[in-house]
Amino acid sequence: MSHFGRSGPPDIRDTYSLLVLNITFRTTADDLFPLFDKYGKVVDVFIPRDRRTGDSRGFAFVRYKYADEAQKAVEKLDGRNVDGREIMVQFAKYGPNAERIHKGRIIETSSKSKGRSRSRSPRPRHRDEYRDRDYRKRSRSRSRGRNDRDRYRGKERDSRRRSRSRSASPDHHKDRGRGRYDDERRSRSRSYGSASPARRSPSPRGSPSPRRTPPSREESPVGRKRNERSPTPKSVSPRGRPADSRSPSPHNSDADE
DNA sequence: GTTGAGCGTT
Repeated sequence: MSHFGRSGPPDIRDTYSLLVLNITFRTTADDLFPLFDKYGKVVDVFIPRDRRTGDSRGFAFVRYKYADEAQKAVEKLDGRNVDGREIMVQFAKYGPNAERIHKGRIIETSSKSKGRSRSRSPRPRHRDEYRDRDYRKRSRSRSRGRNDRDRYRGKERDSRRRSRSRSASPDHHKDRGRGRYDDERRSRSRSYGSASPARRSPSPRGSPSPRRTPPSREESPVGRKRNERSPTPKSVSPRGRPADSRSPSPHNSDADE
């Protein structure tokens, strides 16, 4: 995929990895290869892309055979306009296995010492723990949540879907053409559902009176909508068919809800 | 169709 060897990384024994940032989402490794190959021997070019959509994440990794060439490429290609975007070329800080990299070269730490007790994460990988402080950074970038967005979407969709399932007719609607995404979403929802059966009301120490709708704006519109659709079942009978024939039990509406 | 800080695959 996007690299020469179709089976993972070819050889990272003595290769120098360069991180190319700020590239366009349409730029592919094939486009960067000639550009970087001109300044040195490029061993492999890899562009991480989303496994679901398959779109580029906006950065690429270029592995050079020699450090001097890599350094030259960094100085030459750094700031170069590619596909209408100014790319940023710099030495990679971390390797695929979270190995430390010195000047782009991967230092095999796990080979010698398997123990990873040493802090090898100079940068917080999980923003959830740092969201209290990183929330400012998040504000300026909304595209950062490529993975968070999915989780958010799945959770919200899951909750909403379930909510509607109990309230109104969900599956009786029609297919919107979700396709396989629906399956994926459903699978994910199930997983979350298992871990958290029902986490709809996050009230750890709320009042004993479970007020589901503080703003009281949940069933109101629903009831009104239903009323609008059938304001007067008796009076409004398009087919001349009395409602009593169709709904022998007037209190059926309550039972439905 | 969108996006824009960052660190990677069999």
